[in-house]
Amino acid sequence: MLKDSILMKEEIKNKLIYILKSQYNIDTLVPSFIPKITVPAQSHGDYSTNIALILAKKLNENPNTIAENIKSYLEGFECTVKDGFINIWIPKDTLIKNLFTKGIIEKKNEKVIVEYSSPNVAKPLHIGNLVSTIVGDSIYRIYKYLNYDTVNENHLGDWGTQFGKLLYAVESWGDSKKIEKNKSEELLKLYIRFHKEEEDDNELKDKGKVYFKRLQEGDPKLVKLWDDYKSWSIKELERIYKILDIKFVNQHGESFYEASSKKIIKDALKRKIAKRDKDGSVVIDTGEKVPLLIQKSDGTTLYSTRDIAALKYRCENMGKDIIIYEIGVEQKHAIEQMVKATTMLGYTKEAKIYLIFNGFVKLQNKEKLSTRKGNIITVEEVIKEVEKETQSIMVKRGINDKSVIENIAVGAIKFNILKKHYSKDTEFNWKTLLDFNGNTSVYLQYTYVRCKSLTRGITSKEDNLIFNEQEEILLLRKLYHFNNIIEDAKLSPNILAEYLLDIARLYNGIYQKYNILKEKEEVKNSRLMLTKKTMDTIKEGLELLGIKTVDKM
RNA sequence: GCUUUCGUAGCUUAAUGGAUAAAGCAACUCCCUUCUAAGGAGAAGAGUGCAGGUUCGAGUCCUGCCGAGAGCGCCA
Repeated sequence: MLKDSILMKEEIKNKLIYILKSQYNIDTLVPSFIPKITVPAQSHGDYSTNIALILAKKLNENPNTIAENIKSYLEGFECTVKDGFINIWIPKDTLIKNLFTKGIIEKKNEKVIVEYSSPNVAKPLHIGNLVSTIVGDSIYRIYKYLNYDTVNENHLGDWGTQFGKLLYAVESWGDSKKIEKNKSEELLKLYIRFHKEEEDDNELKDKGKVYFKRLQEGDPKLVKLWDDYKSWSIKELERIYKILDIKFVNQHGESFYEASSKKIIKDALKRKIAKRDKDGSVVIDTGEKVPLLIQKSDGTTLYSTRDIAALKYRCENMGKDIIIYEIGVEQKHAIEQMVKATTMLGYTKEAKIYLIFNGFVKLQNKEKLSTRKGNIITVEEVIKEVEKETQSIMVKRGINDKSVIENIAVGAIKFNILKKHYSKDTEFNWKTLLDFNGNTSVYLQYTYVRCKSLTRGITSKEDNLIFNEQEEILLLRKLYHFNNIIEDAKLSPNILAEYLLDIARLYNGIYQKYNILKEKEEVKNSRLMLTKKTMDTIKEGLELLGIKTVDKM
């Protein structure tokens, strides 16, 4: 069986550890002496380690001498030494074998939850929700590919004072017929009106809280309205998620944690981790300047309480090992404090918690998006607009296939987000979004289509493959590292996006330079195998980004 | 004010403390009677906000300054 690039990396690492121990008597448990294996830039081999440079100081010896010595013990590997680095080259026949075999990724024992998207219900999904939704989904797909036991979770905002506000607005100003007719528009209007009017009306501010308290206490009329809006809203969300090709295994709303939140407050008070203020509010002192509020003075819970309950539920009831949150950076402080409090309460057990904070989406006039102020662009609007542009281009090319157009449009939206690091702020810009040239998903899909039409109806053989051109070797090397890249892209899908662009650029260079179908039989067959692998790699990589390929465009 | 994140070609971004800082867009010159030109080739374009420091080695780590964004109990 072919060792895939992850296994190979492990093997090199283990071998180096053995050499360090046996030849240099180095304690490889010391972090700085754990050999670091990197995939270097082209022309420096397939794997590289700087361990000789690190040892040079400790041993007071020339790094090249050390490197040469380590190299002599690295049996079975093709190595070169340069500038103190040990560069390891994967033999060409392994690279070639990689064209038609697939390394198996070992099954991991850890259970993983990825929480992302988590929009508020009764409001449309808008571009502010998009980064978390798309990046989170890619992380989820990547963990699954790496063979972790993975589920995703949509922590719906279906509870809290915001609902008190909405229900008050519906009762006082709403026209039930109008609402029935067009829920999304009317509810949004009411929500915006409430926020506008509460700015200079303190009494109104309290109304939201009062209504939430009534909802929390089970006022049947309010509960019914809330229930209606919620189930309608979930249907709406699912319609959009379907277009985006996103499916959630778990979709617990915040309301799901209401009962356990109450218990947590009691538990925290009893164990003196939390204390009650004079006004009736309950706080946990996490050692920061401002303690974490977990109960309001009117006795109701907050998002923080329900977040603690959710984390507890995941750690205890679901027995999870790795819990990933993909959320907006504006919640950074709140979530970190919440995790701290949950840990203080002893609910997190051994779970590793990774917090991924994505940047803001701003409008071009630098204004921050805000549902409350009503300046939002909905995801549906964006999809429609990009589809329109896609279609106008496709018509010129004589194609009018709805699913092709949808895949290209959705892909363009996703890739635009995924190609850069999630922490970057984004200025929402139609021009960039509608530009389908260069570093885009369209470029990747186009490359895929080229490969597809080249290999259509042609059977290529797995033997007598010859690759002598430099470009071919570069591409072979790049293709070999697919699994390695996925491993690196676990919490940072932009690494995968970047990699796929590299693959496509290398391939297109070859495609343009050589006329593959007109080559002699062996060369032609070899290049077709390379084409096939490129095609499969792009397809698989795009899938991990949540983007579909198309067969023609 | 306190806390925090970020300043890389004209623009959008990449770069695990490591090897000549890498792409795309825009502008320039070429390449479709040739496997899909949403493509390719070429030339041009930054020494990474500024000043120090640590290191064999700094865009990356530390300190200060300048600039921008964000967060700072009863919203989520």
